[in-house]
Amino acid sequence: MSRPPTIKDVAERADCGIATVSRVLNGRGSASAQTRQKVFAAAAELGFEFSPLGRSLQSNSTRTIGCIVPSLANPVFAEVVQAAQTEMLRQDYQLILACSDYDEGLETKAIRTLLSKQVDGLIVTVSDAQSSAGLDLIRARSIPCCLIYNRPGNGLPSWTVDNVGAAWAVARAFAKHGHVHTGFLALRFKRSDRSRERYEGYVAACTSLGMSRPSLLEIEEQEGNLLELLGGLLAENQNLTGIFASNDYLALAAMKTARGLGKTVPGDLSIVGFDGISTGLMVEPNLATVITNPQAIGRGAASTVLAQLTGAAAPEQPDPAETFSFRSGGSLASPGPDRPDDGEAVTPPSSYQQPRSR
Amino acid sequence: MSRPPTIKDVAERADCGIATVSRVLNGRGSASAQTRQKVFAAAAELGFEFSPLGRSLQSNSTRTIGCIVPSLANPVFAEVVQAAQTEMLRQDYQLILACSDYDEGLETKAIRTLLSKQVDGLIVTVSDAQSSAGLDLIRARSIPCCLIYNRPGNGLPSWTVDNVGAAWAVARAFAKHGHVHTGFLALRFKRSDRSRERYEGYVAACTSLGMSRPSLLEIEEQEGNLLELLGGLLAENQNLTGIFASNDYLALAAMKTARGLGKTVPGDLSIVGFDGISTGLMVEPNLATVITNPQAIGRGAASTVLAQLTGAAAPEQPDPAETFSFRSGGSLASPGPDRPDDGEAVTPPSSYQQPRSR
DNA sequence: AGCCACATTGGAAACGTTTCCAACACCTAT
DNA sequence: ATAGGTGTTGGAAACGTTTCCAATGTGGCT
Repeated sequence: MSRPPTIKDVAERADCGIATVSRVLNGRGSASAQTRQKVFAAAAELGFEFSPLGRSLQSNSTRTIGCIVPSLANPVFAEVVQAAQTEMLRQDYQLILACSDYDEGLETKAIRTLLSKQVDGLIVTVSDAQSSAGLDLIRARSIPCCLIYNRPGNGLPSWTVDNVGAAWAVARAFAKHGHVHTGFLALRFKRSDRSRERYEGYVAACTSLGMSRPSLLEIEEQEGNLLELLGGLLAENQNLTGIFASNDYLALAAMKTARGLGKTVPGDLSIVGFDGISTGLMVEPNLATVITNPQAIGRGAASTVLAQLTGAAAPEQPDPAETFSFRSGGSLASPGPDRPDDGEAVTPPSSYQQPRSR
Repeated sequence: MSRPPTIKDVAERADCGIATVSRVLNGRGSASAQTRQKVFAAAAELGFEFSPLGRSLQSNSTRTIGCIVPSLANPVFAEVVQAAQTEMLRQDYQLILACSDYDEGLETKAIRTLLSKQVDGLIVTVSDAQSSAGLDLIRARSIPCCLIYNRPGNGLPSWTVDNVGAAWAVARAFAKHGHVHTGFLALRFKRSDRSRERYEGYVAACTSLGMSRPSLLEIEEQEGNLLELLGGLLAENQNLTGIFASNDYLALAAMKTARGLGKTVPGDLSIVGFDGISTGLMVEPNLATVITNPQAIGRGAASTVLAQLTGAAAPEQPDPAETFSFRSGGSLASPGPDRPDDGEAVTPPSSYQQPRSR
């Protein structure tokens, strides 16, 4: 049970200096065929592997990327993280994960910790990209960093969804079906600039399309039962014929709640979600929603960071209009007597289609 | 933009040796009040922080735990990982994540990589805990490791659900409602010993409760459309009145598919899931399922590994019977004309209740 | 005065790498 | 034969820590 062999052991066994071993095994510098032979043999016999620690100390790089997301409970982030991890693995980098739980303090603390851990780069979602103590720290160290789901800004690139464009698409869909009074439903509105972007885009779109200004249905914090809170909100807003929820989970909850209040969906209330999680297709009626591609975002963000590290060309970001596609579904129809849409899916742009695997 | 200050810089500024700085800042060994004062001042002025790299090299510990799960697309694993990460953060450890994508080869490779990265411990789900090349590697290095969702074995502890017990509970529920011919629905059966345990427990329970031996409805690989594959399976098994799905997502898909075939749920077909994901409560009828507590499992596994590292007492695992609770729901009722259950939830044991936050 | 115990301190080794550089051997063109 | 090149090689420094150990200083005791 001896500790793993070091380069010194190999050198000894191959009867040469450690510098030579390093050169041979790393394939740089010169070495005679015979020496190479001996070194390889010795390394193989001992089962030698370089210690990343010694290496990191020397090279000042850890082959490690930090990743901070609000929560993995949101399947969108779970998919992003998995895709990023997969991409990084391909390039032999490791991913260190931290969750900020939508808390700006934790967020900053996590960034600080990861920075001190000497990560080579970061992939982060912050609650507000325009003013974030954590991002300031990152910029101060000028470490490769890519945002996800945040508005790009302050010199940091971001892979995200065109929230404003998507909100317009939703507004147009509501308008097409003749809705006038609709609402925007959000959870933790204050802590997510994504949500705010969607809301602002939606307000602009609605007013500009001749609908009334959408109400904001906001759930501050999820203390207690989400369904109850929703019930209260919906009851207070009986005049609305449509609701745009800032994510699919909320949308599903809203459908459930509406039914509980004796309303039919979409007859009494139309509902549109955001994200395109696959469960939206399991309910009756199908959930109309904005389909996004977390996998492409995760992969893209990872490549962007790695490119900065390796000097490769940064991957090109898709056209904003390709970052989402609207999926119609039975949950959206004209207000009034039930006349459900058939829920046929709009085909998303092929290059950006999401392979759903579970 | 000079590089971060090192202990040497602090020593110089405080006009003392680096050994002294190390002692003072780490609070071990003695130092005069005056020296302490100077060192603290110097460190503060420079904004000094220890480099974990140098430290690790010296101490042979990285304060890093590897975590390998099949996929984050499964919300159960996403929650487990998040809970583990949170617990580790509390003790100032980092989590390195890898996904095996249900592939035993990738699984082993990931373990190998993490081991060479010098993680201090591992939290792993493998596809077969009884014969796993990766686990052998771990044991050979005798590194702290805790399994999740695997049967404990070969000396490795595991936090998991009592799959067999849960399967019995499901069988009893079906039996109580008078079902005789039921099936077990699984995806990637071969690659998950969890699924197999549930199936075996279910078979044993059914036969022992006087029901017929359940059919195995298996989806090998999800090439193509899950709903279509399911449609085929359900069509081939028209005689069944109930289906126990090995996870909630499958259960929801089965509900959807059944409706597509013109069957009512639960009238023509009762369905029970596994996991207790919150979306199960958003559909109509509510999904009957086995509720589990991924958060407790993640937290527990993390504590178990950390305890081995710090020498603390390992946290006690809950009684197997407390690792799950059966939740009745509208998707399960007596076969025949629709007479839906009201779907009232069974209260899980209080100490093991899951706070759902999203 | 002499001695010992004890607190404080810093030099140096060790952890496992990479890389600079000097040393050396060998070969070839003058 | 000699100078100059080329290809191999290993010693040593550097990366940032911790910790052993020896050296120094201080005080109290007989």
